Order: sequence, then C-alpha cells, then structure tokens
Amino acid sequence: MPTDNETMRRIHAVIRAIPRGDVAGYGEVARRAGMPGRARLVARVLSLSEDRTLPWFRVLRSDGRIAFPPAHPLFDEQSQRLRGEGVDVVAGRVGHVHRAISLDEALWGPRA
DNA sequence: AATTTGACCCGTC
DNA sequence: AGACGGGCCAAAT
Repeated sequence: MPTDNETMRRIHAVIRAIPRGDVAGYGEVARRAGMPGRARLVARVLSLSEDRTLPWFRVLRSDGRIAFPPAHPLFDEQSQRLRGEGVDVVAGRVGHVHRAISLDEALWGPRA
C-alpha cells in the first residue's frame, strides 16, 4: 500500500484527534488509523507533512521517548510544546501523563 | 536492480 | 536497563 492521499488523510485525522496534554505512540497512531504494524509509515507521513496545525509533538516513541536525537533542533521544540500543555518531559522522556487509558492498557496494563 | 536510510515496534533473552 | 532479530516500507543512493 503506497502513501496515497487517503492513507495520509487517515493518519492526519488520528493525530489531530490526540487531545491537548495527551500523547500517543507512532504504532498507536497506526493502529487507530486501521494500519497496525505501520509505525514507520506514520513517522514518514509526519516528516513529510506540511500541515503546521498538526500536533506532531504529541507523537512519541512507544517507550515514551522523543523520536529525535537530543542534538536535533526539533528535540527542544517538542519538549517545550509538550511542557506548554502540561506534559512532564524530562531528558526527552515523558513521565506519567494524565490521559484516558488505551485499549492496550486496559487489556495488558500500563507500559512499565 | 541492490542497498541503505529513517521522527518505528515488539517479543524474547 | 540493553541487545538482537524480525517486521515494517517508501525514498534516496
């Protein structure tokens, strides 16, 4: 499945749906968009997106770390934006975030 | 045409 | 906590 407009639209929609002060993993976004296992595609769509209103900073790695290396300029911007909406970010890592539990968490418990 | 490169993820050890 | 292997896949070399 190529990165056609429909695929991109669905991924954008899921990211736009992440509430303020909340975060989601790339793989989580992929699942919610009906494309399980396609985390890399989400990352790619994000990297190519021109939509400046998209809350890209709410998307993190599954382990809660910011995807960029600390040296990358977007690393600091993402940290700032998240802190700006109340998310605790320490050393590029989000701590315990106030958010509704996902289906995964309901079934398997919080990611340690 | 083959290989490498990413804003990745997961089970297993 | 980290490493390793496999899955993922469009773009760029």
